[in-house]
Amino acid sequence: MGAYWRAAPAGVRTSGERRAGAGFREAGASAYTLPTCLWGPTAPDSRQPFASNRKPATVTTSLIRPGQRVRVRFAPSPTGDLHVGGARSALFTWLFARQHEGDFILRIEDTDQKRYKEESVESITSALSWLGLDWDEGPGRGGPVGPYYQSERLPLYQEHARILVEGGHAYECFCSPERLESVRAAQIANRQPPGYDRFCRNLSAAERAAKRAEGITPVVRLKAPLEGTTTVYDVLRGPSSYENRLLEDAVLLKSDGFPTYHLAVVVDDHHMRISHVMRGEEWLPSAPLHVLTYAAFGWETPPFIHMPVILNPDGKGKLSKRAGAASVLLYKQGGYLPEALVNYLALVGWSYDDRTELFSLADLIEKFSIERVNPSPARYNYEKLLWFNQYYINHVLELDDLTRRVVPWLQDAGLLGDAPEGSEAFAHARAAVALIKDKMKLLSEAADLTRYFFTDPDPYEADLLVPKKSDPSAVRAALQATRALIAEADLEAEAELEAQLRGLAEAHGLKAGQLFMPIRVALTGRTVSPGLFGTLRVVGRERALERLDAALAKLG
RNA sequence: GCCCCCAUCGUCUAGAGGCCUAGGACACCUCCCUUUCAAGGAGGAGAUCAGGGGUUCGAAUCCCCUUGGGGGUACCA
Repeated sequence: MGAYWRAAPAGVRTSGERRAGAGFREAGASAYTLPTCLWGPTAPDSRQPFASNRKPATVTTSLIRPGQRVRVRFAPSPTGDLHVGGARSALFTWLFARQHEGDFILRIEDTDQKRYKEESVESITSALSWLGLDWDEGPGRGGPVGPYYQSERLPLYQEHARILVEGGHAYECFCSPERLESVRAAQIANRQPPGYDRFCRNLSAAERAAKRAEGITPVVRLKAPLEGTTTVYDVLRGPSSYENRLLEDAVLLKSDGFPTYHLAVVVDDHHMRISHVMRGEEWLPSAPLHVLTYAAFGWETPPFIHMPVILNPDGKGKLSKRAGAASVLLYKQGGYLPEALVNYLALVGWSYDDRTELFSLADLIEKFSIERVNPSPARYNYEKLLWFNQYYINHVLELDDLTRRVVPWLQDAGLLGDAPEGSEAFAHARAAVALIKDKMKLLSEAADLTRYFFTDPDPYEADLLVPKKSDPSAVRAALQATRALIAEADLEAEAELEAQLRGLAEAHGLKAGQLFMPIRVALTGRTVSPGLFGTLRVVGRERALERLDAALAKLG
């Protein structure tokens, strides 16, 4: 069922199905007439192409052709850590693959030697793994259509650039970066749209030979048609047309022999048999170039799914590190749970219905629908992410699971040594975690929240022991009686202990709170802690007595 | 500048012409619970559906314009 969960009953609302894809046929009446790529239904009703640019409400069977294997890829460039926006794109792409039992491919787009960063691939793959997004083909896994690093596929691109040149769909350009720069500067000065002036588009064979003789290595540029329009079909937005005369003769192959994104993405998506091109919205404007390139090769253009960008919390610009944590690994380091990040990310730009908000990865595989993705950009909201994290910690994770995740943080803080599951140390940590988990929003807070269960309380001022409207001597007497009680009491019997302490408070002319607070301070060194009796039980008799003695000493 | 995309509470969203007196969540406020802090429970405030024109008996929903926001405009991806 998966994607069809929202499908209308048979025979109902067939026009809804028609929305996706219709209108594609009449597109692109140029020399580069689009290839007939019709996963869209070939309904004759072309008067109603995409009546709306909103997502089709009925999941169309046409998104995936009968018998078609879904193969999608996440293709980051190794220029830094995995970004939150990239992570969401990866998530949506992965979900699409998984729910259709297709292939999720990881491809490294390392065609920019200048920006390449050695550690990036490791950083990105570990972030994906942390999120639970596994890949079927790619780094560390190999696969039938590799290599999965574009830098290892150079001959492929060069060969394809040659094919384009020979077919008259591309040409060699010998312009120097300096000339390009001055052309651009002049255009801007004259308030003209900046862009390549096609200086080399019609060079003769002799002219090209002369340039080569000068030792200039050309780039290869796409020979974009000068007239007509090119229509891009985006699953979330429907078709949009671009006037060819406004398109650029984009560079496809750089002078260093590396392809640009425009060439590499088309060549690889085709050779890797990618069924749906899923990527960030920032690629939408260059999609017509890609459509043209597919056409030039005579290849079928797959459907595009451009996922909306995530904006900074203030709505100004794409989410950036300047506005806070944009790198996924920072969340791991910050004490976030991958489940919470995934859940939050799934909900920015997508929703299941008007109330469900908790989704595991498994739920998402079942319920996600790419066509319900909202094409409008959404702002990032740290508070809501934090809320999810807190909620998963306090209400979703099993105690053992939570403890397992907290243990490393306690160890890093030097509070805990080896604590394998089943050990006494683990059990103690679990008891502490059980008490404080409702206060913990981040795993990174665990050590501070629990430290007095493992080590001596922080130093505190004696007057913290004396609540308002009570006096030191009364507190002192009560604490002494408390000490005697605790020395004998069964700390496991919390209710009974509480009753006894309440009685004790009354006997000393104190309200319960006026006794409980000094005890709390004595045990923890703080005025904020979990419930007193749970705290007492986990601190243990021996330590409790020591700490009460210390408090009594402070009171003189 | 030019091209493209987008537009429902502060934010993320539900909404596919009458089920809308516009629903949910985060954040915010009040109250309850209570040994502190949380967590939890019950309420509240918050959106003339960006504005203006159409279409229609009827529009948040379809069309157009305006405005606003975002993206792109490299031998970067």
